[in-house]
Amino acid sequence: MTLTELQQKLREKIRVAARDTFGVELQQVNAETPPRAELGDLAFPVSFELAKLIKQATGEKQNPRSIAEKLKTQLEHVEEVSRVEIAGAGYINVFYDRAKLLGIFAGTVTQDKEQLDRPKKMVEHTSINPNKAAHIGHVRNSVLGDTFVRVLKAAGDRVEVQNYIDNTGVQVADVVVGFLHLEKKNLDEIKAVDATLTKDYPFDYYCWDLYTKVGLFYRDGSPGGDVNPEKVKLRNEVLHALEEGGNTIAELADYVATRNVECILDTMERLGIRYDLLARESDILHLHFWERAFELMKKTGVIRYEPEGRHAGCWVMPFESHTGTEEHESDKIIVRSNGTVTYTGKDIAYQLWKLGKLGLDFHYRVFRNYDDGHVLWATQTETVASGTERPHFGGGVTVYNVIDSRQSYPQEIVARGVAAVVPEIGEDASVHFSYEMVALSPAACEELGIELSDEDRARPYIEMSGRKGLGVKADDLINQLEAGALTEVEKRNPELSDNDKKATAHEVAVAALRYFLLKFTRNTVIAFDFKEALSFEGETGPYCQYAAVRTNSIFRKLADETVAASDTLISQIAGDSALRERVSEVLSGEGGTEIWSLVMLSQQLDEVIVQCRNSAEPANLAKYTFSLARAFSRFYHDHRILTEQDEVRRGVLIAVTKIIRTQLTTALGILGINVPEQM
RNA sequence: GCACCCGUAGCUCAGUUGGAUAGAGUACCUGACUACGAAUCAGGGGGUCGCAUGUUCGAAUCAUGCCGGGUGCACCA
Repeated sequence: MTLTELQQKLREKIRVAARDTFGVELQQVNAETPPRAELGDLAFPVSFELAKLIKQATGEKQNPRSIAEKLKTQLEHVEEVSRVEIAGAGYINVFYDRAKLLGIFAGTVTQDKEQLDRPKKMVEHTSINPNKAAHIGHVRNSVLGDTFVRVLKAAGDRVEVQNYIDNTGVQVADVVVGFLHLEKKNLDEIKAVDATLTKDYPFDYYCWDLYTKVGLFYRDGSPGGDVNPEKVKLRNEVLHALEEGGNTIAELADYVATRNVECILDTMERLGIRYDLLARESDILHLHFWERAFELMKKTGVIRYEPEGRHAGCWVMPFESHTGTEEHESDKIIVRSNGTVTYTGKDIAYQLWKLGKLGLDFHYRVFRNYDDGHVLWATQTETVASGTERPHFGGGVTVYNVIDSRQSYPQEIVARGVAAVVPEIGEDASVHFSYEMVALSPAACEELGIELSDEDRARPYIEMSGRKGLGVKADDLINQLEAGALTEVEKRNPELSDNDKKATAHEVAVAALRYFLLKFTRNTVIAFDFKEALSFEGETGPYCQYAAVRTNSIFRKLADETVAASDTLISQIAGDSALRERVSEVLSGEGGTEIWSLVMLSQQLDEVIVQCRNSAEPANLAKYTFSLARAFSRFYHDHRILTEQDEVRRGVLIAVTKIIRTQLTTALGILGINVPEQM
């Protein structure tokens, strides 16, 4: 039995008791964890609500305390419950049988959830324009998305992870303009340059710098200046060539985009982030997904042609919006008067495909094989030989799009548009997994050597901008973190080989970065701060990791037979009342309650995972993991496990450590953080 | 102008579907290492939860109105 199941059982008892004793039907019974362990393990504030309901039903006035007294007796008979107290104005506080539950928890083996029969969920994240290196803002997207994927899998869901590649958009076109018109290079010359680039300055860094030069080029060299229309024409020519396909410019662009994708995938791989499919914009275009979506939208009457008015010649989607009390209609243009489709239109087509409602499919090829056998696929336009084995892509029941909050308006329109075309799936099938941006504090800008205007200096934070080259590149930050971690590892573990030191420093760096990006809730703007991001102390990934590493080192130093003796002892709790009594003593009193609280906290992991899935808020799990690590650090400091002489007490301490090791390692794994041998 | 988000300790942030005395980290001050690893632990000071009214047994949390900050509202792509 898990803690969640026990709580469920008690809730049900309360519900039945309320019905039988007072004739009141409760919709749901809320339970909460008391603020202090001395108050109990589980609290029901149900009496207040009941007092109200009873009065409504019978007119009889009962005070919450006396109601609580009557319900109390129903819970006392439950075998896992040792006693029940009424506290405050009418809280029903339940105290568990600690010894009995310790035996149960210690014996519970966490098993992998069965994923096969669940409907598939789709998560799209990363989706960086493939024209430059990833910066820290992009990494927030990827880490949030990847962690959410891990949460869903931990909760037993089937998940498909997609990374959308906009290889025909303006941003790629801009870099292509840079290569063609600033550097005057053809494809072979670009390849030649690429071949000379090193790991310290890879292709995506090269493009990063080129992209900012193009931004200046459009403005004739002055950052705040107006764009020169003659030069923008060059971009439009490239864009046109990309849409057409089958020409030298498109070929050049494909090389540039693909190389950037490879670089970005390498960056993400450093952080343990992977995908199942790269969905490419060019294939959506060439396989005519939009045309199909257009037919569907016309057929279902989702869009209408405007013969006159300010949108004359356009196909629009009527879009109702509520502004205060009045309601008015505004139209969203899907097809322009010149016949071209807007981004919203393309997004609706792609979203329909993700939900399996478009009636068209891509062709596929293998993009990358990972060491451990994982295969990354990419879409393609060209047909493949029949009989090629591959997974089935698309057709999810729920689609999560990890996109920053600035896109919330367009995302809402896409969700509505899709729901209008396919009413049976509804708007809830499309979820905008929204998050706020990572911005730079004015101080961080100065550290980067960026000059700020007085106006910018007065702002709370400054938005990162790929176009301006303003941002902290992901690889730079990871490098800095690894260097910092390596110094610490060398200090503490001089006996390790260089490879082991580097590998450990890498794990620490990943922990630091991932936790830093996960500790903030999604709708908090992160004002990036170097000192905080590079820290390994306090509420950080390495802190949590360190606690888990110590659980391991305890077991490394414990003799096998000592651990075996503990296991045997704990397994006998259920059937040996004298032993149960001794274990209860260890778990009682101030010190014992401290230990017990740690055990209770550790058993809430399942609940936190479910809550995290439902709220789509990975920060919940990050905060929980930290509090578990903190509680264990205190336990570790307060109790000597290796030298404990009392057999029962030692058994309990070992069992608790074992439970924490499992739970903490699992929680960290879902956050994408590994636990090294030492650190 | 309209929509969405934010306002909680000096700073950066948590705060379950409304619940018991509002919590962490950091900074500052003090103490604990010939170690089951100090990337740690313990203690201290620090709060009109932006303001006001309302809803109720109970509000940081819900409602309304203000104040302050951010973002988004194109036939751009």
